[in-house]
Amino acid sequence: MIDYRSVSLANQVFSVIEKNIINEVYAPGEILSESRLSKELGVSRTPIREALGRLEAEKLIASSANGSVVLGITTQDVEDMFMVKRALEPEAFRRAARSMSEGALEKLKSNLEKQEFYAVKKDSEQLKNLDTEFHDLIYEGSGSMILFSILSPNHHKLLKFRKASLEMSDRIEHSYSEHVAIYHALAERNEDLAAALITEHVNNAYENINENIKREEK
Amino acid sequence: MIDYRSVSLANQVFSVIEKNIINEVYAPGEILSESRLSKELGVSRTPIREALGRLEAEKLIASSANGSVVLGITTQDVEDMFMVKRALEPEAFRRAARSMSEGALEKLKSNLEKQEFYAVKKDSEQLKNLDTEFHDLIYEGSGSMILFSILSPNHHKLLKFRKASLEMSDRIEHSYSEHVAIYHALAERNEDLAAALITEHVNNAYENINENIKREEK
DNA sequence: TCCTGTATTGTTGTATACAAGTATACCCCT
DNA sequence: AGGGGTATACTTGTATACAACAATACAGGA
Repeated sequence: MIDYRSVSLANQVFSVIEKNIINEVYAPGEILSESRLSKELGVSRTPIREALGRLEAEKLIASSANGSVVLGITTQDVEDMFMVKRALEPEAFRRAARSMSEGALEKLKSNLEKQEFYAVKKDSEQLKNLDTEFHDLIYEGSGSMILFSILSPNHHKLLKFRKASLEMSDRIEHSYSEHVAIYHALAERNEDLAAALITEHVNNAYENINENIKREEK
Repeated sequence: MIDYRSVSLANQVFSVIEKNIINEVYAPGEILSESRLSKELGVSRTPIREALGRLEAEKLIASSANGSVVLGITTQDVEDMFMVKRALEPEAFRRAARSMSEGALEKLKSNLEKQEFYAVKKDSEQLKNLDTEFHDLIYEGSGSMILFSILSPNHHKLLKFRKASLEMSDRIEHSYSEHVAIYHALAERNEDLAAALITEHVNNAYENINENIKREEK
């Protein structure tokens, strides 16, 4: 096995299992045994265990004596994650406006160019990943480890819902233009505007996602 | 080695290293190698690695190719953690007031009795642990996995500062009486009162801790 | 003396071996 | 046929072995 330190098997395994839980490939209630995952993913139990440990810390699974039971993400969890976003993202964006480096702003800009490209093509798969990167850059740019460590996994776990939302409406264009407006507010170091825009962005995303969830539940 | 599943070596190792980082036994910037920790704690690298993985997720350390560098907790982090508390704890306590089980309320009550006992003895070490349990019970009682997974580690990481605060003033009595008031609000299902009281509790704790930090920095 | 190349030591990442416990299925006995 | 006990297979937790890579110290030559 080649030794790609930066993308260790444990990290890859974490991403795969996380994605499978979020997308309910592993359904809530299902029990994941280490040996099963080991066979399934073709790696030994060691990286599996490390990934499961982190997933447990994020409350996506719960370990017991005879396996890890999948907890998954409930609609209540989605509500709660948006509550967290509403409560903390304005402050994070304020700080990013104040202290984000020019380099990070450059990365944001380049990210936006890609967003524009894929928005035209309506490629929600790519847009979903770019959205994750966009937000992570800003969380990191806030300079607060605490905010980053809370908001980044929070945003991550909403991935499936964000993608579904982008697929089902004209949210692609709106989302993109909101991102552009946020970028300009950050670049101009206008923290009041940045806070106001992200609040609106979160509210819009919430409404959109909520509609999708209600539609699905019918 | 006896097989106490519920308190696995990995969990114990996590607690020890976490405590050592919080109390700056391992100073920020210091590099922790797995083999060193393995010798130091008398266990193999396997549980060490699992603990380090979780510590990295909590941003207490950062792993690189040649070891894990200790990040520690800065005074800015303390500010940020209180910001998170102010933003999210009122909502958590509201929900706890609404949905906490009678059993959990019983546990809170018994915890308070112990708090009273140790408050009289001014045993800040025990009080610190009881305070952790008290808050964890309420976070869990909120019924929100999301809030619990954010607020519990957040409160944990403030441990050192909470203890220092309890040692340096008459905060012991005030903290205890605030806890009692919160318990009664929860038991009476008065969510408005619970939210108001925790807000005040957080503000008081913040002022107290902040004074200590300023005093130390001189 | 300084620089360069090599060897040693230390690091992480991964796989595997082993111990201990548990649930389950199956067989035997009543 | 039904119930109980045993054996088996599967689970996690831990330790160790091995591979790949990195840094460093040291020795030798220019």
